[in-house]
Amino acid sequence: MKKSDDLARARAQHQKLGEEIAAHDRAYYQEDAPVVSDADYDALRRRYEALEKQFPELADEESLSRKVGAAPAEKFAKVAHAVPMLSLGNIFSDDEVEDFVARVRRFLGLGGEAELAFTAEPKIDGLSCSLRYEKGLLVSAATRGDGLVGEDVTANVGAIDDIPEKLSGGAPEVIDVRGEVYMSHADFAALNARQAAADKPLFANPRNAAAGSLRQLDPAITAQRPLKFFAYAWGAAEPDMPADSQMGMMAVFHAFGFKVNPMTRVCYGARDMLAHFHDIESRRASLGYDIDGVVYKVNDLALQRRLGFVARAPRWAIAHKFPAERATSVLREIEIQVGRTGVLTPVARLDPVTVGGVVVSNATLHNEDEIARKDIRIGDTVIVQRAGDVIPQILGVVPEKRPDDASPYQFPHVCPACGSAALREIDPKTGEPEAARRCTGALVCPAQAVEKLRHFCSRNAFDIEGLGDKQIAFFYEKGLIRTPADIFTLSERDRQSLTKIENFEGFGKVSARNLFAAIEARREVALNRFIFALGIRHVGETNAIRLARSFETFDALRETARHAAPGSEARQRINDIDGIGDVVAEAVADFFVEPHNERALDALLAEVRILPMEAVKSGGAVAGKTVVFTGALQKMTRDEAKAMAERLGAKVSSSVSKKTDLVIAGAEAGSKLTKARELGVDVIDEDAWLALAGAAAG
DNA sequence: AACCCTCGAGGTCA
DNA sequence: CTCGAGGGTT
Repeated sequence: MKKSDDLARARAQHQKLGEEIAAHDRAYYQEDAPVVSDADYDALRRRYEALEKQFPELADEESLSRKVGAAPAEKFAKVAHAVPMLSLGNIFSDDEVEDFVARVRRFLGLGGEAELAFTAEPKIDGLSCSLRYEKGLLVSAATRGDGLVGEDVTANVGAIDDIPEKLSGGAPEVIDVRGEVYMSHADFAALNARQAAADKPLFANPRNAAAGSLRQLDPAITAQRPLKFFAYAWGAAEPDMPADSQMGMMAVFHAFGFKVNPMTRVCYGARDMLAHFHDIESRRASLGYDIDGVVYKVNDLALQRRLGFVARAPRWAIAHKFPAERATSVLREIEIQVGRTGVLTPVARLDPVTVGGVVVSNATLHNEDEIARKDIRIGDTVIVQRAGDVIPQILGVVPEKRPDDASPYQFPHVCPACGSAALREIDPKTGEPEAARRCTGALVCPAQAVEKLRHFCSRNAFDIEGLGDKQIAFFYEKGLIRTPADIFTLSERDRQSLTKIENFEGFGKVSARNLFAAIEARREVALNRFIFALGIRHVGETNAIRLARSFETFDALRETARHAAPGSEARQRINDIDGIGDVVAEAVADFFVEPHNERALDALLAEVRILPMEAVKSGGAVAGKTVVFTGALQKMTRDEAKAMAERLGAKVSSSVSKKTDLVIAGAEAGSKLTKARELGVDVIDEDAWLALAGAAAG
């Protein structure tokens, strides 16, 4: 009752604010005659957005922010995958195929005699996509995204002939069919011819054309792009899939009405797999579409389940990649870039050369030793390939083409950006110098400062739209933004200044206002993002979450860290966090002790508000839980049980404590079971665990 | 050995 | 966004 009253009131207010904002927008954009100050306008917008945050249903109802000015509507809706879409491990040589087979056999405890079947199929070079069917009808389609959450492209796949709207023949109630969206060579050539005729830019290769076509906001454009699809995998299926082998699944997909790749075969052992690999490789050029290797999968689905996953890749499948295409080019220059942490990274500037379908003109050289190891000199002719068909890489030089006057490259010992000494720290454990040479001018180096700011604004940190690389460099150079806190005072200073940002070249009233709005929208930030944004060495996203979870508030972290001298109790407190060791703890302590950082932090904290940590993305009922296995397990080995739990996002511990969420007790469980009961921790048996894990895994 | 961090290139859509 | 290398930590 009360709640619906609140909502009604909020809705009325929401609408009123929306109209008011729209009126101001009209006055501003169309009539160029604002009737309120920027600050008042921003305040209106903030109230509007706060309402939507409090009552999310308001944001879903039409009218609203999408139309008015800055609120950056997300391009595609997000879809969480019921079962994560994982990637595959890669191998590049024949030997590694044997290693893979041996690894699988060992994990399954198979003796030398037992037969083990794999499937081998071409690895299509397109983009993977998950299609959800309910009662046989296509209900949604999503790109892979980060594997957990993808983009909703349902409207766009409708036009792909290979993707049926309706499954034929006995489909399960619910099923995610997964496969590859790709574009054939012929269609790619025709599309580029049309692009050229229309004076539009050409696509670099079929993969990019397919990706660009699928990710169109306007499905009508996608419909004009001839995309194709091969099915090869599945996510959730309810009830279970009507097959017990990978090859059987391919037949099922075919019966559903999908195309499956005709070169898929069952192979027995490494030799058989390699023969098929080389067969596919020899036919690569005549297939009519791009492939970049062969995927091997354990054929038996029950064995797949037992093998489970390591990190984000299944243990039962692997991609055997073709050797990357190579080319030669001339290295004209070695440029030294200075990163956020002061690392000097050499980058090769090359005469542009086409490799694997794109034009390459830059390649990283990684570090000083790498250059010396390969004896790369300016003026050398070098061999370039794209690692994994993506990253340009210099394999080595062609010595006979070296100019007579080429001398070994002298890696600079001073920072090119600020002139400070650039040193290689000595690893205290090995006594060896680090690979990286670092600029020592942390507080004076403009390159480091710009990179730090960039990191601060980046997507997983403060996520400030409109402050991209170029803008940051620009504002830094103008002296308008030198520290993170400056970002949040920019609007106010601009108002009082005579030289307005809106008058700068490349800016206008609209872009200046959008920028200020984007900054305002980020005055509140989750604790983990805040910690990550600080750019402390060794503290990336994961360690930021660990710190946030452990300390819960920024004050608590800061108080501990600033007293965390080596050997102190405070240092130990940080060190005790799971996943954080001496080096990370030291880096954290060092950061907070540094007076310059203290001042920068105080200034920043005066501008922003830190919210509790964000919810972590999860993948099921046991995600994020700490579980303990005890006793003798009957249906799986300890390794398998552990792998299964971990792939579901659980943390497996060896001893029971207050922090344990769940104990899985096998036969003859002893002291751990007793302890679990004492502490009141939930205890289940092996079958219950399998049911739970099965439900979570789909 | 598995994971994390940092850095890098190139392309595409808003 | 995608991909990967290299080096480091746990």
